[in-house]
Amino acid sequence: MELRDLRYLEVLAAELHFGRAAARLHMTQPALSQALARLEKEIGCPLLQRHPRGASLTNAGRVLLAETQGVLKTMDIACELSRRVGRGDAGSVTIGFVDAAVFDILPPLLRRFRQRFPAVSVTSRQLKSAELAACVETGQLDLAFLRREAAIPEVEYRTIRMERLALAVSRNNPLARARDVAVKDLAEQDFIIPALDGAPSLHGLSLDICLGAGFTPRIAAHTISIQVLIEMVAQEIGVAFVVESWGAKRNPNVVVKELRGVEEFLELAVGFRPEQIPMAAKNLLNLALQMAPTERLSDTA
Amino acid sequence: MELRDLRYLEVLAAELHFGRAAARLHMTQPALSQALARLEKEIGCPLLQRHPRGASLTNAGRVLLAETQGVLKTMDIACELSRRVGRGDAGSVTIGFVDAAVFDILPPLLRRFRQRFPAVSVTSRQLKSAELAACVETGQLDLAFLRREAAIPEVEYRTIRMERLALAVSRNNPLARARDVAVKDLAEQDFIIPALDGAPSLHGLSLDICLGAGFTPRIAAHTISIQVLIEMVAQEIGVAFVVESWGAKRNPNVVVKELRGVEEFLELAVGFRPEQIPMAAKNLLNLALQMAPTERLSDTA
DNA sequence: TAAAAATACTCCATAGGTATTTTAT
DNA sequence: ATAAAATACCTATGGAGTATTTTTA
Repeated sequence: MELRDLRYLEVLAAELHFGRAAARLHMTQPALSQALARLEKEIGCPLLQRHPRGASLTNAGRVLLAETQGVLKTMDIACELSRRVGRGDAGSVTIGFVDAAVFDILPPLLRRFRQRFPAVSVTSRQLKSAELAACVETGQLDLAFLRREAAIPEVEYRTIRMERLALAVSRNNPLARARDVAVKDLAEQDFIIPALDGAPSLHGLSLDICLGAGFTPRIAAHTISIQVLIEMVAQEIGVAFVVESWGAKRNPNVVVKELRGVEEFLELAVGFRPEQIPMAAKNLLNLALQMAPTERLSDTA
Repeated sequence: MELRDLRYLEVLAAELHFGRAAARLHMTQPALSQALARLEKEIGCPLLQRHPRGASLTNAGRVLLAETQGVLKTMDIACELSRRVGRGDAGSVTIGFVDAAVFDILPPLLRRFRQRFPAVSVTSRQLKSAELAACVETGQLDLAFLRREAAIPEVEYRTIRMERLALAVSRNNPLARARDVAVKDLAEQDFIIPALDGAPSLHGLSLDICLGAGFTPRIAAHTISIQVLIEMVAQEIGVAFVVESWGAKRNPNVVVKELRGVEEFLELAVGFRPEQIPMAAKNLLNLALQMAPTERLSDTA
């Protein structure tokens, strides 16, 4: 039995008249008579009683209709929902991000995405870049906002922004009162540096800046998370290089100072599998690129 | 979208391989590829990701399957149930009967019917013959066990049994001690006679028997229901003609005596609309006729 | 006689088959 | 080179159309 037969039967049950039902179904009366005869042959008993004027449901017809109540609507809704998921207008996206993205790109991006695609739910996780890349590769994440580190052939990257580095110091540190800071003035400072296995990009860049200024930084501590790093700065354990955008989300005891003459940048990128990316994720990706702003991802990717 | 497409998609989702899925569907791989392509065109987006080895569901495909979960099973069950209703193996029958049938034909009939057709529910009402015939005519009742009185052209009757009349007397009445009773000995008795508008058959027959024996019965009371009539006999208000089968269901204060030489019978019939009768009702009818026993109703009626 | 459904027949759209090509590993 | 799916092309089933008949009130 096919849904077509059920549609015919529903209209017939409503009209109780082959001619009118056929008209409502945009077909001819003989075609409908034949279709119902086919269905009755398949079921093995009459579904309608034919009277000289009109028809009435048999018990078998009544039961068939009652038991399939809602099937046609379910199918319509399912098709429409599937269609919307295909367009990226419904469904869900799973994304991941590095800690530095939490207070920068992510909040406005998710706010705008929610406005444009209110029926799409976004699940997000915070991880390290290496883990993010692995999750994108395995399909656990649709998108990841991360540092471009180890290259994975399956995963494609787009630059979201190039983040200038700044210096985080305690408000009690004399440097906090300076207008800006030159790297060479930091030779005598203690540094808090991200762990190599936690944030290799910032780790390497921090060292590079110091070495480029002609000194080897005295490392007071390594940390895994930027939240811990900031807290250590607040506790006056040392100073630390952070991305400029951290200035906005200030810890009351931490001051972020501009670094004069520093040309190193930390890249924030978005990673995804171009062959696998669902439409909803693609929509989020395009929104991110549009806000970046860089190039948009084509619809055929 | 038709159920066929959904069947294809379900098997494809299970196999994640066009060739194997096609084999399970008893069709060729190209036919299945085309069928899915048709469906994807209708939905407007891919439902499966094709990989060099096998395939995987897209979000749209996953959603479509999830939302239509159970539809195929619902349809199968509905068809099968409708089929069974058509055969009379499921569904319901609504019957009616006169009071005299309650303690006679009905209990064994319903017991046997329940044994043979356990999935059919029987709804029954007790009414007067005239009301029963009207309900059968309007379709409110599928069958009625009644006295054949006013003929309704739409309603067909079959005789269930010819019931011999007997005499119900109080156990204190001298007649209660006789072996049997001749009608002519009843001239001096008070009679309880069913009301003309309640049970016209028994009313008329009761009078006929007395008149045939040469006397006009002294009528102590008219009653509507046989239960009330029996109670009146128990209270020694008078004697009454009842159907013989009442002897079995005895009131401790009432004795049912055989009537010598009485050739009048009260017919119990079953009425139905031959053009409208559902299969389940036909099965009940045939069981009743078989137990009667009289002729069986043909399957084509 | 008229209204409604069934029947007879014709046609064509399309689902599915066979053979082959394309694609990616 | 191989496995898998897509593509090209063909065929035939059967769903729907037109014309007509049957039925019954």
